[in-house]
Amino acid sequence: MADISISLPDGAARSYPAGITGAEIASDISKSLGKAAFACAIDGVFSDLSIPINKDAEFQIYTSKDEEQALELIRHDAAHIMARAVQELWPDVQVTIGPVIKNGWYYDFDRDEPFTEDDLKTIEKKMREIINKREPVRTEVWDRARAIKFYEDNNEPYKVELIDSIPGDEDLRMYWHGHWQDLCRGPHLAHTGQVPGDSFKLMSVAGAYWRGDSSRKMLQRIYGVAFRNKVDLKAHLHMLEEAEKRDHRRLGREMDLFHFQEEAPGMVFWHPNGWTLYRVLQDYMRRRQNADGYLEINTPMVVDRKLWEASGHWEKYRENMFTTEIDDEHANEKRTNALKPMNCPCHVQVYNQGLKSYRDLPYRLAEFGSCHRYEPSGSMHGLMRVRGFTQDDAHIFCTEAQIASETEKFIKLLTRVYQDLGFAEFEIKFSTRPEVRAGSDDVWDRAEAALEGAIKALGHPYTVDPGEGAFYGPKLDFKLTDAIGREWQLGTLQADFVVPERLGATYIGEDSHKHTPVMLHRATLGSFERFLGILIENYAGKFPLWLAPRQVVVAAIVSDADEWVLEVVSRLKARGIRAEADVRNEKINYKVREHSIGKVPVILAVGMREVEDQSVSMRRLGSKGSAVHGIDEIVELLVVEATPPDLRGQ
RNA sequence: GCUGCUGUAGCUCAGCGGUAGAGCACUCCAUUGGUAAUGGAGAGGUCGGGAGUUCGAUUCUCCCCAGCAGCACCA
Repeated sequence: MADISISLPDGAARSYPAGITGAEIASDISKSLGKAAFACAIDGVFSDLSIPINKDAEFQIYTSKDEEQALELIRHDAAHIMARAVQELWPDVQVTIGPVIKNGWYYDFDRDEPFTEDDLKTIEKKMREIINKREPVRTEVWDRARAIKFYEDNNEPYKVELIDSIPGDEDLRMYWHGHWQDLCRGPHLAHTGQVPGDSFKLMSVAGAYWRGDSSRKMLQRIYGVAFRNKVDLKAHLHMLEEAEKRDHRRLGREMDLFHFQEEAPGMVFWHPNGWTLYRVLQDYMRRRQNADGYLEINTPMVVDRKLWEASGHWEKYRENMFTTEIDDEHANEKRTNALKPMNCPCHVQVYNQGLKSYRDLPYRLAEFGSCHRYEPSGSMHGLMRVRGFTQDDAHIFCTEAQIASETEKFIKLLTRVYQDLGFAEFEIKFSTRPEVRAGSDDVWDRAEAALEGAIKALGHPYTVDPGEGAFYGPKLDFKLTDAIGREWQLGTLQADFVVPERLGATYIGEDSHKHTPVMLHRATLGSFERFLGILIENYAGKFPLWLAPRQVVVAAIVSDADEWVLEVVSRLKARGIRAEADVRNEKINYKVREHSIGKVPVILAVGMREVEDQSVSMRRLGSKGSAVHGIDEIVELLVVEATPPDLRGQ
């Protein structure tokens, strides 16, 4: 057989007979590399070590030191090993798909009996047995008919369906982990023992629809995490524990911010502390928006269905709306109302009062609008997804030519706001025209260009989501990630060519004729509820002073200091600081601990020494030490620090 | 909405076919203590709601409600 030339990453080239495998090359380079090799890249294509190489190629070997590739392989093989373990334990279970995901993998099974927590332990044990066997992984390309027959004979209908959906020109590849076989794109490890037996864990089991389709059967999905070593696994589990500690639902209880109860699912009961936080944020937003030329309004929460019919919501959004009927006693005014799920139709009503001139545009109407949406029961999640919420909503009525500048202006506002609130980084997603849409391609071209141009002008990175725009116009979404790694959409900007027309919004142009304005729906925080959830998690409850609902606790060390404590509190309050006195009959240790847990940023301890020289001893949340300051000095210092960022002379 | 799990004191949780228990929190008493829990005593529960099985149900069964994880949904 002819020799081929294999070039290695260090520039060296070696000559081998054609048909040599990656494994053989690795062993040839060194015995230890042969053992350590996980997989390889042939001309940059991630491949199995067992695949023969028939022509000159660039060649690279991956071992567990190559983090990205190693994790991909370990998790992928772990998925197969888990599927094998499950089928060895319960031969009737049907296998479906099992991809690698962040931190691990999942595999979906069809089994009548639910998997239990104990089953997960049993499966883990079986997986370790398979790993310890160090059985070789091998692969073959099969033709379609053979693969289909194989799976039909083995009663694996899901696999047959998968094969049917793979494009006809693609090779079908089979992998064996020992005797167990699965259809897979690969590549895989060289043998099962390369998955570290002490570095994976099965985390949970949950339902998942076959092919993500809610009209199809629900399968059982087992999630696992896997790493290159035990230390990384431990670190990951530790990280999950830490994330749980900053879960806003937990902090909400610990800091006494809000609660939920059965009688009003998905509706927040804000407590004094939580509502203080909410108001501080709202006041801040109001100032920012006023400064940016928005006009604040307020519109009805309960509105006749006629308006929703006109806006199109009744047809398209009915099942997500809370409706009310007038009772029999008032039958002569019987009508159906809906709690508003959005503010836009009401805002158009305000716009429509009186004639608007092109000189009035852009016309920016803002409302802290209280909305209700009947969200599916399973989708609710603390403050992040609720049924009753308040948006920092606004609608900008403008000409098509003004879209770009208004978009840019909005992104600047949003960036400023996010920065002030501690989010240096956020994601922008740009959604373009969907298949089914209103308006001409011409208008879409211009609108998309305006939105995309604005992001580009500001130099913020973004991703494009083709076809995900609303039927009435393209949109930008602004996203942040919560403590447990879930992504949430907060801000949004959507161009709308449809609703203004449907609801009869017009302006008189320079040509003295009527025109329909474009409407930009936009929200910065999205909903206060969701944003506060994210904010709580982002700060882990340790808010900067201006946001903290309880800013200062002045605590007496001995009761003879009570009078001075009360005096200090009233001086702070006089300057707008949210201060409280703690003159309970408790030791200072006890008070410090309690207020630290309550995440109060500043504790001022006061004993007889402080009474003598009219001072306080300040302790910051999270610090061990304390420092004594004169009363006037401390008041000035705290007043400055407690000033919201937009009111600071910068 | 779907699959699975959970629901016991304000919170975290134990328990069990014979009508309940711990720690913390709470109240009272003593203690005046210098930066993450002073000691003692006391009070507190229709065991998520309803129905059934049973002599007897917080415990077993069914239905409903809510929460949790994931899926689907998020115009």
